[in-house]
Amino acid sequence: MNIEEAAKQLEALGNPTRLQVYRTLVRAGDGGLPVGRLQEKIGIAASTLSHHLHRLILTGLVTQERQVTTLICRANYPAMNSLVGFLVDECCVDAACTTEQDGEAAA
Amino acid sequence: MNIEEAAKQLEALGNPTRLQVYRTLVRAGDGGLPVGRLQEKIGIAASTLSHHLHRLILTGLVTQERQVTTLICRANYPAMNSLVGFLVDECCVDAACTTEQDGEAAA
DNA sequence: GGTCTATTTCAAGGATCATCGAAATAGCAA
DNA sequence: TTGCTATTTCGATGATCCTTGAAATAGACC
Repeated sequence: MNIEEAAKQLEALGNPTRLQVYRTLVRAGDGGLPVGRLQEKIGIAASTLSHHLHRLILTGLVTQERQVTTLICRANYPAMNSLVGFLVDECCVDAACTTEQDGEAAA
Repeated sequence: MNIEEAAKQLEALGNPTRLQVYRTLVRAGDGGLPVGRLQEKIGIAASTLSHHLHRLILTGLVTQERQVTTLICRANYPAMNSLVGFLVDECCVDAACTTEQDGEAAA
């Protein structure tokens, strides 16, 4: 994971619509979600969703698998794990396990 | 932490220059770094750095403290911790503690 | 082949961003 | 006051992004 790749992934997640797409997929779990279902849930134009999905896929944060007539989208957990690893690299690795507000551990 | 705030912070980190600024501050640790030193290390125009610094500060990822003649910048570890918490929320919380590939038991 | 559904690509608009040099500000020193 | 250092604000330019509807593609079914 280099800085360019990390920035690309962070930028991909830095758009509210894409972040919502990504979180929806995260919530969907291993089963994933078809593109059409995502569109219903989020309520944006299909072309807009396709565009954002493309960016998420390019950065490796989301994967797609073709089923009979639909494309199933899934969050790529290892990729995000790697990104989080890069973020906490060399600073507050131990604090990374405390997702609560106890901001004392790292400082 | 709502989705809008998280997206703002992710977008802030999603620019290679800003990510480099942020990581440099992370590496600097508690002592922080003056703006001028940051500029030397990164090699961009002072106005550009100021602009990026402003965005990082607005999102809460970086703090500034005035010393005699210089401004000391510091990475805000709790803020990033909170962002990471949001990212791993409801999906792979245990995996968040294993930034390596080995499936260590999540404490 | 023809049709239907699901999804992507195309083209375009308006908005935002990244970067820079020049000028302005703030604080200290002489 | 004048000068010096450190940093920010201003103004501008070129690039990129977000969003959409319309058109095109891919696959399944009759």
